Amino acid sequence: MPTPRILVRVSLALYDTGTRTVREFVPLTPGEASVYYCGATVQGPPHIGHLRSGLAVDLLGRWLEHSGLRVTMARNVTDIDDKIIAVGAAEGVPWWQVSYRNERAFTAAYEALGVAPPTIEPRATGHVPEMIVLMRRLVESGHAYAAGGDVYFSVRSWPAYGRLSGQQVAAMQQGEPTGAKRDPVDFSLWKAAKPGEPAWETPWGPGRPGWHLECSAMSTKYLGPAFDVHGGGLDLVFPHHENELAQSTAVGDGFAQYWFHNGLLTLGGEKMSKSLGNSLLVVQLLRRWRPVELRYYLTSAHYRSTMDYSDEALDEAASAYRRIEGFLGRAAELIGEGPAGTVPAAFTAAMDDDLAVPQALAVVHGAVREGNAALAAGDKAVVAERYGQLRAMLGVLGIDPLSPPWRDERRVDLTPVVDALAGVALEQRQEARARKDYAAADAIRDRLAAAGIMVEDTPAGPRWTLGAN
RNA sequence: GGCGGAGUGGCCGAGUGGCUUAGGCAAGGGCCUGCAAAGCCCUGUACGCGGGUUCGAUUCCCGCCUCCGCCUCCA
Repeated sequence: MPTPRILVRVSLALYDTGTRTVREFVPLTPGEASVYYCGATVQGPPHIGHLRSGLAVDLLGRWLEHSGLRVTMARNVTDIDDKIIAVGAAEGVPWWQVSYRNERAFTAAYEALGVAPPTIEPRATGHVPEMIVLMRRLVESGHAYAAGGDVYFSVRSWPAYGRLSGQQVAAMQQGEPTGAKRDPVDFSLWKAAKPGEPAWETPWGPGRPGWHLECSAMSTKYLGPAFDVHGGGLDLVFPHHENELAQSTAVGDGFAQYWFHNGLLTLGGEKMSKSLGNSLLVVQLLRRWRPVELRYYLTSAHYRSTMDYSDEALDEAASAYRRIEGFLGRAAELIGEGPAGTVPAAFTAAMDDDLAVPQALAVVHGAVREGNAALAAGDKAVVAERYGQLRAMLGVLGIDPLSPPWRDERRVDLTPVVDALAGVALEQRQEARARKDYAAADAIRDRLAAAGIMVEDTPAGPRWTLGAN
């Protein structure tokens, strides 16, 4: 008896760079989704642009899962390239120390911002055999050639080249013809090792993988010859993704059905990148803002928009997020910490429309406003309803303050301890207020505030919260 | 030069041929409070410039200006 399959209707419309249109997402296998995302080339620690990109794919994965699909996500690590070798040489350490150190930094940053771990995170250096197979198929089919220890893809042998990026082969002959390349537009699949450089053996001689080849080899190894979504930053469309597409389709693989590209993060109007020297590292910002605030900020703009970073904008985002948290905290005090409910239809409609987070957040803030009004009116039923909806929506967006990893941000929960201590002071303050000794009452409040305990008076009596930052 | 994207109110940031033209932050006024804080209510009338199409354009078309990304490694 075959297992009955539960058919899931996905109503997501997704922008596809391949067709430059928003189109209905129809997975190759009903009920499942396969996503490959170009992760880090671990030549340095992650800056917030890297994380914005990681968060965009994380959001896609979360929404697909919320829609009922079983998602397989592969995110690669490029752990060998020219710069990695150069950094190692400059520091006098082996290249692999540089790779692994930065890989750990990326992992820590992803984890800090609540990016769900991928199903598989393959490293380039672990997949040389697969690359050799792919190169052999390309050489045998006449789309690649070995020359001087390098292996090149013959761009002119593949008429569809340029389809993804809109580049025309005739218009891009600008590079210097280097080395053994037959045509300046050809790109390398494999690079011959120079003396002293790391090398893996191949039928064409010792060397190391080219960047484009590894992604073709790894994506199809884990997701199959054809898979649903291939993601990455907009700066990867050409040449990286164009080259991947050429390599894989030239050997007959169906490859990616949708190309998902996130907009870049800029600083002062210029793209954030290590080579421009304007990188803001994740660890730097986390000294000043909580991880969930940074996540909220980086997610709040639409994933395809260019986003210009500023401290002020991050501050504003943090304020907005605290407003959401404030309601959830007050609501939980009134009705208890109930479970998440279901997301409102307007939220679903927004997310289904190419992951329109800005509109989705408008729904979130609407629920907060209504929830606050219900709180003021003492309408428990509405409070509970909005509370449940909010936790569901925030859960999808990965920013529910009452769910892991955020609720565990304070390693040890000292809430009961602080509550007891603050309670003593607050009793004295209430007594002072009762005898209208406001100077004494305010002095107690000020001292608590100085210790980071913010006191507010409510109809139900005083309550305290820990001050921000 | 080729390909692609963007210019929205004090700021961030969506979106649309007219309908109450998001949402947040900040600001002002009000309610609440002993005072605050938080919250709620109200206020702002914006779409780079010049034409055109239209009854009507921020939204469509043309031109221009400015900015950004890719074409070399880059999320």
